[in-house]
Amino acid sequence: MKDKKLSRREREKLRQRQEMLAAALELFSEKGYHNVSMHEIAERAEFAIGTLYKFFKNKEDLYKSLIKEQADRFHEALTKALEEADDEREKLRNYVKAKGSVFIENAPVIRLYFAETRGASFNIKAGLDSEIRERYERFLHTLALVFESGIKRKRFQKIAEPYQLAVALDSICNAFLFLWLEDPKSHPYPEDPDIILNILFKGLLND
Amino acid sequence: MKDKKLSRREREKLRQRQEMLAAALELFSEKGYHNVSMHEIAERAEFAIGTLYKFFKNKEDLYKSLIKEQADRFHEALTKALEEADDEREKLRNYVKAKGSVFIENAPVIRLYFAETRGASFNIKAGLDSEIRERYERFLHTLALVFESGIKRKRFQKIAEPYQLAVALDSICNAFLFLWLEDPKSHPYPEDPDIILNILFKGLLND
Amino acid sequence: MKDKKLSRREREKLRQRQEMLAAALELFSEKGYHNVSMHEIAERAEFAIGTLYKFFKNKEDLYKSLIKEQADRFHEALTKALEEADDEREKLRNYVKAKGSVFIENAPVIRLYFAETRGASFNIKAGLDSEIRERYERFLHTLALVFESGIKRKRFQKIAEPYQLAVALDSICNAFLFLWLEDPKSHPYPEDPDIILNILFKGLLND
Amino acid sequence: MKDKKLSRREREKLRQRQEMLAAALELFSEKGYHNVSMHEIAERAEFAIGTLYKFFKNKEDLYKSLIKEQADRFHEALTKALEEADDEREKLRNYVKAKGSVFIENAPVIRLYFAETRGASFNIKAGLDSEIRERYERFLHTLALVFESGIKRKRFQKIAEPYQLAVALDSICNAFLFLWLEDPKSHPYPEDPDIILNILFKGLLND
DNA sequence: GATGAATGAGTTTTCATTCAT
DNA sequence: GATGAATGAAAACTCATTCAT
Repeated sequence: MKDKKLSRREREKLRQRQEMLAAALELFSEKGYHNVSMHEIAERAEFAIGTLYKFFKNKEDLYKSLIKEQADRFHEALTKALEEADDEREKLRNYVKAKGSVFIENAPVIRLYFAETRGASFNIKAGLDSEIRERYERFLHTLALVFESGIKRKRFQKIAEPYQLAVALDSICNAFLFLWLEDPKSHPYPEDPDIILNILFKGLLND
Repeated sequence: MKDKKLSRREREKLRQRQEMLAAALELFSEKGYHNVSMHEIAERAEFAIGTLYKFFKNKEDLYKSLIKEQADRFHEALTKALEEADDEREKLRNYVKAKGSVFIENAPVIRLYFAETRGASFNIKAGLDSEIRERYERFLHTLALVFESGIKRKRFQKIAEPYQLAVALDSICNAFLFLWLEDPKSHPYPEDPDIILNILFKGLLND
Repeated sequence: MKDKKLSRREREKLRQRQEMLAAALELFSEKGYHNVSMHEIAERAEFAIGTLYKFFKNKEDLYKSLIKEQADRFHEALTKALEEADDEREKLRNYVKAKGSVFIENAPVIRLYFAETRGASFNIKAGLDSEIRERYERFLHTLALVFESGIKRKRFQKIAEPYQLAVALDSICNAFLFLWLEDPKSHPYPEDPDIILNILFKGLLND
Repeated sequence: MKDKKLSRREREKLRQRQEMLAAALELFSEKGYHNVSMHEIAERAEFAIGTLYKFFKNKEDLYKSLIKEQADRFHEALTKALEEADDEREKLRNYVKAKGSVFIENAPVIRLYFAETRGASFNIKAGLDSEIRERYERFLHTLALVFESGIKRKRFQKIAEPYQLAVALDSICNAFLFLWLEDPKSHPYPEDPDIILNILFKGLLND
């Protein structure tokens, strides 16, 4: 509702901000935080350097804003995926599919995102990540609730703690996405979510 | 064999090199590649800056050497773990245990290692990682062979491609190690490797 | 006369100008020329930056106008003090009193004023001060005339050239004002002008 | 003694430092702190900018060192002048002469020095001056002791507090030096110190 | 006429790397 | 062979000024 009430001026500002963030995203994913200069970002975005500093108080602020915005979008999409089914198994299927499509659509950000959630955020002094990490943590707990509910309702066996299962599933998805990222042709992200889920669902052991 | 033939001079050189790498490792893990200067490394290692450049042609070379050396140690230990049993399940147990102990003993490097294998190596221009990645890839194939053999020998069900299973197992271990890294107390890495392996071994589904 | 003929428009303009100068004065005395930005001045004066530039063609012009205006007020008050008595000694008493009260009432400007008349006007490129200095020089000559007249009328001994005496008296007043500026409590500016004048009037030597 | 024990390396360093300070002094006195860039100083001193930063941790540090060094030299010379006579009047004569010669020999610094002791040190954030001011204050007290002793020994009349007399004498000297600074030809600093001292010594009044 | 968004030259500072001693 | 002083390119950031609305 209120989003519509933006004045032309405000809409213009928002558009500029998006252009700056887009340019920064491109450059950061290409070269990494420390190998991109503010001048480069300004140039790519086709703004003067001073204008960049009108929108973001410094380089770190720009980076933070970028990461936070993307993380928000991802978590929103994934959380929504978990809500769009009643059946726990279906929720997980939705999640695996959503994770794939969201990430594949946003390939350039993935590396940045991983650098901040898991992996080493050496890009930036410190403390930046805490907010992102926390958000990620919260999502893992939401995912764990699906496993917990499935176990309570006797649909799943309790082969591990729900949180551990959430971590396991998420990390497997990430791993597949990395394979895809590095070589999309020989390692496509599975269309059928069950290919991933079966790693958890079907026991490996023949007994 | 030939390793033993090092002259005193050569042994001394090697020792110096190790000291430099150790100092660099400490600093890089504390502050990240871009927040560490060559001067700092030289000072911590108690060598002159010029001497550092006698051993490594530039900062990137130093970093690469460091990461490569550590990655070698890790992969050696993990590969050895896979060889120290005949039974496939036992191999995997060894692997999960070895991964845990090696990483936990080398906590400071883990972040750097992850940044380079999985995750985003933005630290360095580009191309650095290719060698490390390749080495990692090779290891995953070795791990995959264990699954393949287990499947061929009908000990494991083929719930996914062996390579995918390798990726899945490794990523779950990584995920558990991250949890431990962030909060060792509430997320200890399981003593019993079956806790991790069961996620693959026991199917989740009740049917 | 012609001052009264200002149209409402003109009076309004003058008021705005005064507000801008007042804001600038506050900021310059607080932080010094180079540590104050035009934006800051505009903000404090509650005008848009563009409006500021309608009134003053650049930062230096604003500063010059400010200093000139204040210097005018000071010199006017001091010149008037010299005129308000017939007796030379009384003139000097008036001057010492006026200098004290004018400066103390305008404490914030004093430092700026000193920086420009005596002391180092490093604030601004160069040449700014010439006008101010000249005005100050003119005043010193006016003050020297009082000494000259006193000497001619045999009221004063000619212990030095009139101009030198003027310089001496003025510098002693300044010195006392500095003492007061730095620590008003332990160094009050003397109520009784003779305390300062006696330094010239009574010879120090016992003979 | 120990000054002689400087190694060639140390002497070389000291010489470089002096060259840098000399270049900085020239530029600061020509254009003022804020109108001089570190690049300019480096260029004038014929060093690379990085070398400048090896000697001074930042621009402010360079400025402080410069001012402090000069202030030290001045105060040393003036204090020594006060010690080189037993008779109070002779001490003051020495002081007036020393002040003249020291300042005239160091004309370029005078403005900077005044800016920091009396006058408006807006050049630098804050706190810089406190040290210089304190040193100046100490000197004034030393000068006041001469007046005090002269008064106690009945050589001087107590026409004002000793500290006030010190302030007065110093400010008169400063004023004469300013006249000289602005126009050396028409306002030479008096060869004969009594010309200045008589302003205090001989009473102005004919009675 | 007033506004304030946009500009970009210019500033301080860091640090990888070289090379004379 | 080791040293560390010297280098200078390049980075982040500021702010006086302009000009389209």
